[in-house]
Amino acid sequence: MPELPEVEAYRCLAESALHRRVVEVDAPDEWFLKGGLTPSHLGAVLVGRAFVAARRIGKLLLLDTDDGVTLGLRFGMTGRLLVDGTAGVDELEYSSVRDEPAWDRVTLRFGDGGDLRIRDPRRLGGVVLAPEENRLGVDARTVTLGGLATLLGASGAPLKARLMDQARLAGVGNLLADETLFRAGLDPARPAGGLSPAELRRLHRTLRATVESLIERGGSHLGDLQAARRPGGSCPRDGTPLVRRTIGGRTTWSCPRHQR
DNA sequence: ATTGTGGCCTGCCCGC
DNA sequence: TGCGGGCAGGCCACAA
Repeated sequence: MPELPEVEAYRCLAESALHRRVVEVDAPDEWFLKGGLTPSHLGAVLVGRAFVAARRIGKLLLLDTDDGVTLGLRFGMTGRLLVDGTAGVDELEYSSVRDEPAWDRVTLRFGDGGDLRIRDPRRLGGVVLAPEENRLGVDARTVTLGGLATLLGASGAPLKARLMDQARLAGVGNLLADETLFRAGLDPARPAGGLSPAELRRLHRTLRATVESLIERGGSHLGDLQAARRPGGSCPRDGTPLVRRTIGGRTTWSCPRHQR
């Protein structure tokens, strides 16, 4: 699903939509527009304008117009971004690669004949005007050791739940969390504030490396743990049968031997 | 404030 | 072969 690595790929793709005049807005699914936004308002804001920057905070894609307005794009679990018919990522775990126009929730057409589309079969994403960027925590790609220590704090919440708390650390979803903790050798259920200084450094180093690695591979579902995240799966590192639990409200797979 | 839970959305997969 | 139930998880509302 779109976590930080996918949305970063979408952001790169969105750069090819910069400096092109929007001539038409098609938003047939009003549910997909959030915060009271209507199709006519979206059209009034965007038609005649061009985007000048494509930014990303966590899983939120931000498109700034030459008018000073910012469009926020969320992709939920199954949303894809297409520019001129090219997708930002090849495939998406739990979604579909079918070419189904009915799944295009928002389409922006440019004066040169191309377009930018959000295709989301399950409608879990959304588009918002002027998103509250300060509601998101520090981006997981650039978080510092000190920043990580602060956001984990002295919390007794499960480590994994804290890492997925978008208001504290932006960009980490279920698959990225499982992969990072697998690589760091840390039990997802550990109290977030209970890490030793050495474990904290290891988590920070591993998080940063895992984010870069999955951006490079092209998706959060391309981690070392992914193939084993299923019933009967064994740890790729030591062969121990993986344990499946619900932590932070999400299905969690971990190795009971080397994740402590 | 913090933490946990349930519901929303719907394509897909499995078993009958 | 068709059908129904369960599953996936990002996000938000809500409760304790």
